[in-house]
Amino acid sequence: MSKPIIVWFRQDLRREDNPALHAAYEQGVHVIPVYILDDVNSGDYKMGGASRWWLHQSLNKLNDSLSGHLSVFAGDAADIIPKIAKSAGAQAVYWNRCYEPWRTERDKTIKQTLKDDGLDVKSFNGSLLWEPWDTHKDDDTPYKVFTPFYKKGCLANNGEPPHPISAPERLTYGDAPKGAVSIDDLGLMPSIKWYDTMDKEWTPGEDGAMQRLEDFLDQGLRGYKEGRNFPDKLNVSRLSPHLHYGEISPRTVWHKARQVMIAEHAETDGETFCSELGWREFSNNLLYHFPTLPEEPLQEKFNNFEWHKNDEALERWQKGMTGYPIVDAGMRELWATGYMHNRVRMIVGSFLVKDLLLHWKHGERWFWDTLVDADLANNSASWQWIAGCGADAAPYFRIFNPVSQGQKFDPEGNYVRRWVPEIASLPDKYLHAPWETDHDCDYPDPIVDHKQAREEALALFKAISG
DNA sequence: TGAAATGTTGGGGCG
DNA sequence: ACGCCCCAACATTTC
Repeated sequence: MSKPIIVWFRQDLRREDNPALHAAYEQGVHVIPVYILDDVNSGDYKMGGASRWWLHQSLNKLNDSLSGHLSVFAGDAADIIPKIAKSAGAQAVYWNRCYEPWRTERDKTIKQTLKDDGLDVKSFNGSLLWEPWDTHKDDDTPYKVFTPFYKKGCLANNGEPPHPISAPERLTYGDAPKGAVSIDDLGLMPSIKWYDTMDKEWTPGEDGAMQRLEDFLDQGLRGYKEGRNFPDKLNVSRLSPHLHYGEISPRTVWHKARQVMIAEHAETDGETFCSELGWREFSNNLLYHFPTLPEEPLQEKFNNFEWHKNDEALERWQKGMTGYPIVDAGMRELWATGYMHNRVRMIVGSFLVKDLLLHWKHGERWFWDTLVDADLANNSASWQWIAGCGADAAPYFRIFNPVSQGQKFDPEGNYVRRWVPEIASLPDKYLHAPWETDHDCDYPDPIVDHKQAREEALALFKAISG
């Protein structure tokens, strides 16, 4: 019998459109599916609490779909992979690429070690529509502005992304390598039971991801362009955690969305939705070409910016106790569900960096720990974007007004009333500015005066914008 | 993928 | 009828 192939699962926890798994299957040999929780190499970017909760569910689903043959390990992948490859007598190790700097560095080492050991190593594109090295300007430098990146760099130069490939029909499995642990042993589930709401809100895993996509295309694609801005509407896909863990591939999302778009003559909505996948590509591109993106402002002039230090204000922001209903609603949605509507992410982000003048890293850190869709590329690129120090960033003077944003995008107050119940009985008129009424609510006074905070921010940001 | 300040226009009330 | 004022509505500029 010929030697088995190890398929190393990472952020591609699915069978459909999984190039590494498919390639191993096509070799017609035994497959050994492996997952490694690597908290050794990930530095400051070890998965946060919410991400771990999600991963626990997702690994169980993947293990089920592999008939219980997923072998799980914890530790330094650079030690574990060569060791199990040897003990299993494997001929090859296949995986789908990840793009976080700590991973690319680690994987490079592993690839070399395996090759030195005489193994075949192949990596594939399972997570992006186009590879970061295939999109660059005519002068070979990476794009830093979204629109030309997407239109020219991606669509015009590379064309439509490839169609998804099917799941392997019948896999045969090699023996589990020694030293594997159970998924429970990874200790991914929180010790305090805080995840009741999350359980109700989400269905991690490949089936849940596909169902979510179909529900969205059915109920949310029509009207997406406008409706996606309203946090109480069903016009957002909520696919981000599924995409992050690779429970569904972006190629599948892209092509299914386009099918529906064409069938229903929803061109504008479909294109807008696909361009959101484009933003995901853009973030990954930035992270790949600028590996310090999570740490350092992309625009150097921000190195001199004097962010405030205020632990109490940070805590009030984190807990959703700023006294601005739309901000607090978002922060509480995040805490309860591991997710926040994108429009509201922009509002709370602007509030942290421009109203409170706190460093965007505080926002990045908090989101990293609390989001189920925490993704290094998206999270870093987006925080730099809202802070104004990133690529194609919001100009320094773009400061969201939390009252008018609330009135504009949550006019009926359904979203705020759901997450900030203590002011639910206020009339619509005062819901986004409760300090303007005498009604007695057990709700904090505004942490800052927005008008005043705005002027202070304008002065500070202007000073470095030279 | 803002918002506020400032400028312009035009209808209507009024003497 | 006419000029004047007010102000909403819209446009432009500024941060």
